[in-house]
Amino acid sequence: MEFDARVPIYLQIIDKIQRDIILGRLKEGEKLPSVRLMALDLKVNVNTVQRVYQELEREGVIITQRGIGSFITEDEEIIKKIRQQMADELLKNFLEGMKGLGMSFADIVKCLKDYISEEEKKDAANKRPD
Amino acid sequence: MEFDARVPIYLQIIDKIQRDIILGRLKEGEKLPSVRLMALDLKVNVNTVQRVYQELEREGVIITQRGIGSFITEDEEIIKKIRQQMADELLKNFLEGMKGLGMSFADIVKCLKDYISEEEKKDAANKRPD
DNA sequence: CCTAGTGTACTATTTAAATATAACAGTAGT
DNA sequence: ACTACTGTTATATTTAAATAGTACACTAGG
Repeated sequence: MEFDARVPIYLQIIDKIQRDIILGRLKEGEKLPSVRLMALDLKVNVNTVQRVYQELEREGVIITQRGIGSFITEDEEIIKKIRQQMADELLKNFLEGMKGLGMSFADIVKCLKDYISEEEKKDAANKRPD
Repeated sequence: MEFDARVPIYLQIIDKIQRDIILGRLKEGEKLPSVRLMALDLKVNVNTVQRVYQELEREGVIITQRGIGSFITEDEEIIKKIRQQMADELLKNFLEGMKGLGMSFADIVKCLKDYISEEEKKDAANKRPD
C-alpha cells in the first residue's frame, strides 16, 4: 500500500479498510489481521494500526475482543451508512471545490461528463493496444 | 478565514489565494498584502505566509520584488493553467473516490445529479422563507 | 499450568508544520 | 541620511503524527 504524505497514514488505512468492506473484499464477520500482522503488512508501526482499529471500533465498523482479534461488523446498516457517508463527503468536496472555481451546477455536470469521456477513450485504447 | 485542522494551513492559504485570482477577486498585477499584514489578517505566523508566497512565486502565480511587495502575475495563461489544474485535481479525486466505492461512470453521474437536485431544493427554500 | 497469539498501555524519540522572535537586506519617499 | 515599508533568513519552541521498543492483560489450545 502506498501513502500520500499529505494526509495522516492512519486516516488512509481507515479509508482503505472501509472501502474493502464496501466492495466486499472484506466480508461481514470476517477476522482482520492482528495489529502486529497488519503493521508488518503495511510496513507501519503497531501503534498506528492500533489507532486505526480503535477508530473503526468507535464507528462500529469493527468489533474488537481482547485476546481474540478484531472482526468486521455484521450490521449491514452500519456498512450502508459509511458508504453513504463516504459518497456524501466526496460529493460535497467536489461540488464546493468546483463552485469555488466559479462554476454553475450545469458547468460542473458538463465538466464531469467531458472528463469521463476522456477517461473512457483512454480505457478503450488500453484494452486493444494491438 | 477558518482552517481545516486536517490539512496544512499554508496549503489552505495557497488554495484560497488561487481561488480569489480565478474568481477575479484579485486582479492581474494587483499588489498582495505584505507578509506581515497578511499574517495579522489571517492570524497566522509571518513564516507561514512567507512559505505561501514562495510557493506561489515558484508556480509563477505571483511575482515578488524585495523591498517592494508581491504582485499577481499578469500572465493569463498561468491563471488559466492553475484553474485547469485545480479542476482536474477535484475531478480526479472525486472520480477515483467514487469508483473506489464500486460505482460505474453512469452511477457517478446519476449520484451527482441527485445530489445537485437536493442542493437546489435547499437553495430555493432559503430564498423564500416567508 | 504453559504457551502462543491476541489487544492494550506506556515512555521515549523523530519529523514536519506552525509559532515566536529577532535580525538582516532591499526600496522608496522625505 | 533617515525612516518606514517591503521581503528574507535564522534560531528556538511547540504540537501532532508516526515510530521504536517494552511491558502488561486477556483468550484459547495443548
